[in-house]
Amino acid sequence: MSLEPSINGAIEALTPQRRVVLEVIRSSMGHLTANEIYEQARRRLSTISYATVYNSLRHLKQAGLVAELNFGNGASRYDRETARHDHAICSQCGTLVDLNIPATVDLMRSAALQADFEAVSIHLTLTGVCAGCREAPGS
Amino acid sequence: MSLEPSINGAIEALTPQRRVVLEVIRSSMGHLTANEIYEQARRRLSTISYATVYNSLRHLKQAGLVAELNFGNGASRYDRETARHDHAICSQCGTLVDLNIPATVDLMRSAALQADFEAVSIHLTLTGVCAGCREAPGS
DNA sequence: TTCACTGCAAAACGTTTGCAAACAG
DNA sequence: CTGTTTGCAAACGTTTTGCAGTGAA
Repeated sequence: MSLEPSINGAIEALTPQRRVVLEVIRSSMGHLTANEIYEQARRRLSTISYATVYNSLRHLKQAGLVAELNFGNGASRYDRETARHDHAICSQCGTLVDLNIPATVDLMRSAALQADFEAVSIHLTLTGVCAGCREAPGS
Repeated sequence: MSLEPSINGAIEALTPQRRVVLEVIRSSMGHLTANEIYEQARRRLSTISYATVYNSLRHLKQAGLVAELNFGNGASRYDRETARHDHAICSQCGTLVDLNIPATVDLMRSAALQADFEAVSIHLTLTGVCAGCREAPGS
């Protein structure tokens, strides 16, 4: 009763290393960097190498099982949520929060028209100060 | 008395190297990478070094004279336009086009509310296929 | 036997830094 | 004299690659 046989098929076909990488990403609540994924993956599969983590991430990304986020300020982060969504970044602590802003998709049309682009996707990034940093300015 | 004494003062106070870097960015119609800026700056000031270009870019950015763009897919690009605006990127040829979408600012409020962020800025990135690549699919 | 995958080390890439020398105030 | 900036080379963090070895079909 699988709605997405290709993806489920892909999951079944995963090597142990790729499965571990995927599980690390899925079991994390945040958005991990490759290095953090490597550290956590090693706890489950101590022989896994850094290169294999990167190869796995590339493979999982191509398979549509994870998404890569990069805001240009350091290492890429990997997201278990592959559906389109936006992000808010705290400029003080770096926290990355998912946003769901349906209006963004509407903007895609007018933006594409203005730039004479065939629109494929759109992404909105909010920067600001998160609730935690507002309450604890010292930290 | 100028309206922006700090910025005008900053321009006057620029060293020859920083002035050249700024001129390269201002005289380019596109969004140059640090490497491209270095190549062009060398034509005007043959002794300038890579490190100085980077130092200058950092300084000019802090002074608000240029803006840095980084979409996570390679080197940063530097923009003479420092006012808030959005961008469209062609996924085929990499062309970067400026967008002006006033509605983006309105989205900032609802986005900030949703994420419980104190909004500082917002940026919208459209990806798609530009007119040139649509007409010349082979290139 | 074939072919994809792993693990290691080394390279590649963009960027920053340590430091001595040159310069400006 | 003091502080800033330069230019060089070397280092840095992130990511990719070359290659020999492993393992499944």
